[in-house]
Amino acid sequence: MIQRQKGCNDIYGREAKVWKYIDTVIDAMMEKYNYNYIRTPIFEATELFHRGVGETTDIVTKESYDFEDKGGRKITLRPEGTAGVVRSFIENKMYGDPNQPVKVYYNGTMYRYERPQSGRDRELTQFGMEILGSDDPLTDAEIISAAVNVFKMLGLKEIKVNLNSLGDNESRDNYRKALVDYFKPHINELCEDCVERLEKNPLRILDCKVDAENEVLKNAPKTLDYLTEESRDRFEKVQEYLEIMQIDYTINPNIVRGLDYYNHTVFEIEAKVEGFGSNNVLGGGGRYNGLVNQLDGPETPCVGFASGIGRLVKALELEEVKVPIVEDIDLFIMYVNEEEKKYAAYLTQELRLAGFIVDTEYTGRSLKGQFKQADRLNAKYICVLNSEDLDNNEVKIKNNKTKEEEVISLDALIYYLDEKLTTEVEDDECDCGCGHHHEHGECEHGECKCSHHHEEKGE
RNA sequence: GCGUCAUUGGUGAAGUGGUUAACACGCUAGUUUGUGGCACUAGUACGCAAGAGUUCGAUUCUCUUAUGACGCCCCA
Repeated sequence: MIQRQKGCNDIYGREAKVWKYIDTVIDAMMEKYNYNYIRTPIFEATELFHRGVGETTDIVTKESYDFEDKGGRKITLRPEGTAGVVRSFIENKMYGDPNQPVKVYYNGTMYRYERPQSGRDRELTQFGMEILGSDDPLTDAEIISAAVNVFKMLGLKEIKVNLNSLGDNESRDNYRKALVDYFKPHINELCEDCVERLEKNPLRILDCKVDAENEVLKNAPKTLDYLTEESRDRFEKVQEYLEIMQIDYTINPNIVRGLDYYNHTVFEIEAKVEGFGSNNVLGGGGRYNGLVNQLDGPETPCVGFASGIGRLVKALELEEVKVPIVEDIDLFIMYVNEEEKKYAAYLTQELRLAGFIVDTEYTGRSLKGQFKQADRLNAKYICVLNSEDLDNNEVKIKNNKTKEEEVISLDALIYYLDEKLTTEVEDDECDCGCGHHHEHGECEHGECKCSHHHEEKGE
């Protein structure tokens, strides 16, 4: 048997519906923030990631899916979304668009050659957003608020925003130097990995798990102490805007982020759910003012965020968030003989075009088996075709909840179903107890007391 | 790249170096001459991830490979 590739997943059935639902929430929220959807290729020139993401990062050095195509081009499957968006921004000269800044979002698969574990796969789906062309601290706050609101709209409650600032290049360099100077004399007190990190990426020592309780680490210099005055002002403005937007956050000086291109604001959004495992960061992002220029575009300040959909799905599960997905059908059409079957074929076609969710029998089950199947599909109504009825131009239709059965004229069928099914929706109050009616459990009323989908409306 | 544990039918799983690999769910059919969801009965694995080895004999022991779960590095 041919198996799927390591670290890849087949998403289907109920889970696939959850994924689709998440996509619709993202689309809806991004529309409100006025971000445009952007699709860039899944593979790019290898050089893009080497220059963009950083030569020294693991993501490029050992986790990338590199290959050569038949034309000898060096290709890499994208490990993250920002580099492609920036390439596209430059190549399509979006910096020339009078409509600045450019606000875009993406949602697609990324590839990293690494060992799978909880919340980590080789093929992963990320959605992300970028604002290109503004250095305004308001955009930093907006990105964070957009991310938080997507999570909130999904129904997640246990999330935490960790915020930090790396400052401008000067601050960053100063800090890095101070950090190395500080750790050098204590090198023997650090774990093996940290010794290596001191050379490669000293900032990462700060979120070492082994040394987390180490006094040396606790007393290490903090990024914030090394910010230039300008960087500090900037960071304070970001915080001020977040407060105005009523976004809860925690300053966490240990957030450093993995990719080389970040400066100033960096943040991570964590799921605070029991049982999430070690990879509980739902998403993260920050400012990358140097990247566009580094990739041969004009100096362009940018800020962005990305989040793994797989982890969101997991968070929704662990928080037991009720996901509003349709799991029932309007009508199941049953038949026994060939003549009835033909009519079933006609009727399904007719009713589907009229807008109903209709299914029928395809495997030759007995009538009994068809009833079971109708239940499995959660059919609201069942239609049992009968040659005699059909000769009279009539059809039997049964409410699968109340078990009431009626014989109605074929001509009236669409009208009948329409009436029945709409009434039913109205009877179907949302489980939040707000007393209002809405399909898919999504309440549209601000005064609703339910915990789902509308925190941003002030409950 | 490193580590720990795992891999039995459509599903959940029990189990043993040796004739027919439990049990449950599911599924299909019948009891019920075209109206089910309960009940009863029957059927439902070319066989215990793949390959090699040890053995008179392996699903059960060893090794290799693959995949999965979790962790490390790193990272969303």
